[in-house]
Parts: sequence; C-alpha cells; structure tokens
Amino acid sequence: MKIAKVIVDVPLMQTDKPFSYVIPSEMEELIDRGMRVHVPFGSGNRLVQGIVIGFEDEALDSSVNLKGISELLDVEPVLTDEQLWLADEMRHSVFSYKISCLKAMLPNLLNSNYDKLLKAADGTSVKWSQLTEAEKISSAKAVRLGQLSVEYLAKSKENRKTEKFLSIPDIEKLAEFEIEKRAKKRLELKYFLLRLQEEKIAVKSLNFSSQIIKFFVEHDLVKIEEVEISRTKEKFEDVENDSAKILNSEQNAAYEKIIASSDKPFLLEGITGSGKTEVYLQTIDHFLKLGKTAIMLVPEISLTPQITNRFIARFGDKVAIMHSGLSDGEKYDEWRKIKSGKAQVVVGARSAIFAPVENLGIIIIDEEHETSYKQDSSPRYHARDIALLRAKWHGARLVLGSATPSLETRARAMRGVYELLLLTKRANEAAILPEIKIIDMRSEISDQSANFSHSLLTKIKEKIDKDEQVILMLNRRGYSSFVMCRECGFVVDCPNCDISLTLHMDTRTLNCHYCGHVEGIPQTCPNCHSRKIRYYGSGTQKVEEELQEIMPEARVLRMDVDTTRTKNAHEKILEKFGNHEADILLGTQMIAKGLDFPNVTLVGVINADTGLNLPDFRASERSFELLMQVAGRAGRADKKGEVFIQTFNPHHYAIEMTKAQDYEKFYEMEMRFRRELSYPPYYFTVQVLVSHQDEEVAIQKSYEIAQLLKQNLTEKAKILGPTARPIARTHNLYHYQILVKYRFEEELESALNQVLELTQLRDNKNLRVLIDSEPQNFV
DNA sequence: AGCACGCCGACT
DNA sequence: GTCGGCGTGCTC
Repeated sequence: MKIAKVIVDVPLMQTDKPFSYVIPSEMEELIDRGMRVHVPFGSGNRLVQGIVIGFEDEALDSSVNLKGISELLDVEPVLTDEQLWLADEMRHSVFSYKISCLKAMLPNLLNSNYDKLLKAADGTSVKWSQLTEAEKISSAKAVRLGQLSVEYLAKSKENRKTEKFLSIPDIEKLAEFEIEKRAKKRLELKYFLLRLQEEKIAVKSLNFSSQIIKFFVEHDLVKIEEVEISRTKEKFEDVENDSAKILNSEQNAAYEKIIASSDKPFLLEGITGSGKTEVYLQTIDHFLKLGKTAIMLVPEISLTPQITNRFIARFGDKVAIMHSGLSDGEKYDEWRKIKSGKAQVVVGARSAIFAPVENLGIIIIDEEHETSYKQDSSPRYHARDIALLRAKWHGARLVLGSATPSLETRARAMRGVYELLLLTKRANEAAILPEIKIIDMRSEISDQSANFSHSLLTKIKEKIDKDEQVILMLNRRGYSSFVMCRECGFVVDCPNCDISLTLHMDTRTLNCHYCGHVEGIPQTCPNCHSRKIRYYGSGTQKVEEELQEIMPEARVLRMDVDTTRTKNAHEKILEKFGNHEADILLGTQMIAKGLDFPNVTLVGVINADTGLNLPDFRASERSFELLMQVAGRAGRADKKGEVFIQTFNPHHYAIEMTKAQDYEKFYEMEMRFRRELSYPPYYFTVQVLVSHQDEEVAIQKSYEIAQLLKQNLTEKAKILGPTARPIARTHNLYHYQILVKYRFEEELESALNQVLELTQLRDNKNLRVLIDSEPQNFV
C-alpha cells in the first residue's frame, strides 16, 4: 500500500503538517510530488485541496485509519522539487503556514473553490453558496433532521478561457414553438435563429439580452456550450527589435565578472543613466545562449511598457511578463508559458521570483533597495531571500542592482559577502549629472503661493518658454483629500480606526484606507451642526490648482492615486507627457521611478520634508533614495538637467547628501547612526504585532509575549516595547508592537514559534499575532 | 476553518 | 424528560 504525504489547504497552526492518505490503485502510476489533490478532511469528510509533498511505503502509525485521496487534479506536477524545497526553507523566516508558502508559488487559478451541495430525497440539489443567509440557516436545520444530505465540492478554478456558443438541437421544435405576439424580442430571436446559417454562433455576437436567451435555454430550444479560446494577446507585435549596444569599459568589466563566476551574489551599483539595464540585457542574453533561463525583478511601479518593451525588443516572445495588472486568467497563461519552457526570460514584480523556470542561469533584482520586494502580508517573504535560495539551488548568478543600494546590501558588499561592481559614468558620455539646488523654504515663502518658492516658479517659466518639460514631485503622505467643518475644525474619523476618512470625489463618499469603511459626505457638521462643510483636495490637486492660477498657460498633467485608478490610466498619462502634450508632470512618488523623458530638464520637489521625520529608522534612507531617484529624471539626454528641492530642513544630512549626490557619504553617515542605535545592518530585526479588540487585553498579551521572548533570548538581544502602533487602532482592533533587535540568537526561531503556539490557546481566540522578520514599514 | 461531541438551561 | 445552546478538541 502506497501512501502520500499531503499538505492540506487549511491554514492553521494545528494542521500545518503533512497528512497521510492512501493512494487509490488507479492513481498509483500517475501521482507525483508537487501535484494537487482533493482529499477528504475532518469528521465530515469535506473535500479540501492539498499538495503532495512526498510518499511513504507503509503507514508509520498504524493506530490511525487512513483515508484515500479523492481526486488527482494534475497530470504533471504544478510545483517542482525546487519549489517544494523553497517552501521548506521559507518557513523558517516567514512564520506562516506551509500551505501559504506553497500557494504563493501557484497562480491563483490553481487554487480550488470550495462549496457544498445540499441534496434532497427527491434527487434535487442546490449549492450552499447560492443560498441566502436565511436559507442557509433553514437548510442547516434540515440537514440535522436528515431531510437533506450534504456532498462536499471542491473545484479547481483552473480555466482555459472559453466563450459561450449557441446551437439549435432541434430546428423543427423551435419552428413549432409558439411565442406570444407581445413578446417581440423573443419572436425576433426565434426568426433570427430559424434563418441562421451557421451551426454555432457566439452568444456574445448576438444582440439579445441574456434574459431572452435564457428563456430559449429553459425551453430546450437552444443549447449553450463553452468552447476554449486563447487569452494571450499579441503584445509583441508593435515592439521594434533591438540589438546589443556597445558597453563602455565599466559596463564591460561588470558584464565579464558576472558571467565569469557564481561564487557570490553581485551588487551592481550604478548611478542613474549609467546603463545598468544594458548590462542586465547582455548578461541575460549570455545565459540564454547557454540554454539557460533568467528572472528579472523590477518594482511593480516601474513595470511600465517603457521597461518591459526593452526586454521584448531584445528577446521577443521568449519573454513572459508578470505583474499585478494581469487578470487571474492572464497570470495563469503567463505561468503556463513559463512552465512549458516557451518563455525563458521572466520579467516581473516580487512574486515573479517564484516563476517555475528550470535551469536558471541568472536572477537580477533591479532597484534592489525598493521596499516592495518584501511582501507585507502573509507569507512575508523578501524576494531577495528567495532569490538567494534559488541561486544556490541552480548555481545561478544573482545580481542586485541599484543607484542607491539598501544599507543592508551595501554593508554586505563591504564585508565581501557580495561582490561590488561600480558604474560611475553615465553611459551616454555627453550627459552630465544634473545640478541640484536646495531651496530653504523658511526664507523663501513666496507671497503669491503657499507651495512654490519664487525661484522654482521662475525656473518653471523659463523652461516652459524654452519648450522644455518639467517634472514636479509632491511627497504624498498626510496630503490625501478630506472634509472639514470650517466652523469647528471637525474632521470625520473612521469609526473602526484611529484615522480620518479620505474623500473620494468620484464616488462622493468618505472612505477609510485601512478597513474599507465607506460613508456618505455629511451635509451638516456632526459636531457643531453648522453647514460649513468644506472639501479639501489632495496635495497634488491643490498644487495643480495653484500652479494653474499662477501659470494659466502651462499644460499640467496630474498623476496620483486619483488620476490613475482606472486600468492603463498610468500609461496613458505617461504617453501623453512623452508626446509633449503637456509641459508639466505633477505627481507623487510614482513619477520618481524609472521614467525616461529626454526633454525633461527640470525636476522640482515641492516638499522634501514629509517622510523625513517619520517614526521609522529608515526614514532618512527612504528620503535620500527617493530624492536621488527623482533627481535622476532630469536631463538624461544631451540637455543639462536641473533639480530644485524645496525643504524646511536644508541641513538634514539626507538633503545635503542628495545635493552633493554622494551616496558614499550618505552611506557612511547613515551607517554610523545605525550602529549607534543598534539598527540594521548591524542588527537583525523581528517585529511582533499584537492586536485585539480590547485595548487592555492587547497590552497585557503583548507584555506576556515580550516576557516570553526575554526568557528565551540572550541578554544581547534588545527588546523594544511593547508600544502602541502609530495608528493605534484599525479594523476596530488595537495594535501593539514589539521589536526585537539581535545578532545571533539560536533560540529566536523557536521562541517565536512558541509565541505562535500561544495564539492557539482558547483564551486567546480573538488575539491576532503577526510576526514579521525584517519589517520594512513601521508606520 | 468546520464539524462532532458533550455538558447545561428552558421547553413540550 | 428532551431540544438545542455553544465551549472544546480534532482533523491522516
């Protein structure tokens, strides 16, 4: 008797281990590790999805009665041995469930839907999910009384795209079927169908409502069937081919080193415009020629056609693109393209690190310092860690690229853990670094404007007169739209969270960005009953209005969360700006990343300060990275660029080092600060987040957890907190956090697992504990 | 999670 | 006496 070890899709501490199932003899030949199965689970034998992770010959523990696998969902494994191994490795650091790790590697469509079928004695049945709440209650009672029986359903969502086609089983019957004269549309469809030449017709192409068609289906006059069609669009058509460019000496040195050795990962540190991408393209090409594959990670936000087209231009249809804008179906299609070996280069955001490529030659993580490489929901993995594991498994190269590497990465390069490769020259030698000017807003408040200094305004005018373009960046934080009472200053807060609601003009509602609470805009002030409710626009909106007032002739494009909500809006704005249909692009952080507009000669930062003083030890690093990045948008071609940074803190080192464009100096100063305060990269960090509806309980439990950690860790570990989170309450839960800073703690992993175990106790039912290793966001 | 088992209160 | 409330514990 052969037995399979299965990880079931029940994400809980108690079920986070393999369960053994008997393999029915007819499956024995077919089943393999990494395949999906449906298995009966629990006393009701409800069907759940599971992943086969291994086999054993004989039941080790003969005291349990093994059940059999119900259904095999795959003909070949959806997870490779490497991926099963990755899930094991991942679990040591993400404090999540194994099934969650495994599911992170699969396209969503391969995860099953669960439902149950209620069957009556007369043979009729109905799906549980289609019942109303009241019907569910009455049905549950009927089940108890034995009037209904339950059959569990689990259905793989996997779908190839289909389209509905209509056919007529019996034309005579249709002809004879009488339809009342009043029912004009039905009559119309009847005669249309009688005259139909084709055997089948796409329902979509019929100009009849689904109501009408349904009537014909119900009377068995027509049949509807689904036919598979392909979903992959031809996105490669209008991209021109492109071939390798000649590398300068620095680029070439980097290229040679990367292809020569795989001893350790590389840090490719190159200033903006130094041609990192060309090095990536050529190293990838090198490995493709060796018959290997490549993964290229790019931050989600810069996964624009501008970037992806460069890869498509070079590698054609060998490229698979994975980003969050794709539908589940499109993601699945890209996944299959990779799995089948049709795509050998995967370009994508964070989760693309799990792409099922075989024979991996090189992994590149561009903009390595971006925090979006860390997933901020469970499983909280960092793409860089996964990349290290995969590179190890395949003996592949790993290249981390950035103009401003994270301190962690740069420190590793200094210690020789990574090999540092520097690109100090701009690839286009004519291009020179932009000149950066810091504007001290304390002395520059202009009389005509609250947001613009006199010097910036003058400069903008000057550029527009020369027909050159301008990018203006506004740090978004704290600048979202809201409503306020002009009489008493009352702002509407979320009932569930300690934060004010954000105004959404498109839906005319007030929304909470944390819990999703939505309410209408009050007519009168809920506090003082005055009618003077005023709308306050977002920072960008306000700045746009101000700009238009001062410079009515300037054509301004605004790019922020409000103007990019719809699909492709992002690209349309950039395209317009690229075609010089506007003079000024005004936006939030999102305009800082990876855009390349040769005609832009001025970059203005309206408020460099927001973000600088956040209660986060990485605040300076973030600000410096952002400012350096946005500065790089100026003057990328032969025209000299200028950067104006408005600030109230002109002597803050992050600002001063941006002016000097001196990463090295910034690195030195920041490292000193990190060392003094025992922060990364000198120390590792783990955050424990404790949440409960009752603030008292949240406090008490977090102290218990801190105590437990203290007992298990050495004296060298530093435990900060518990302290309330900056936004102490969201979703009606109070949040307290503990931060552990440590260097070597053998017992840490087991102590943290103990903390998780604690959550399972019954008196901790409503307690939520999240463990985040190397957290990226503290606010 | 979801289901059964089991131990107490308010009903025919 | 029993129906059903949901606390507790287990899932191959």
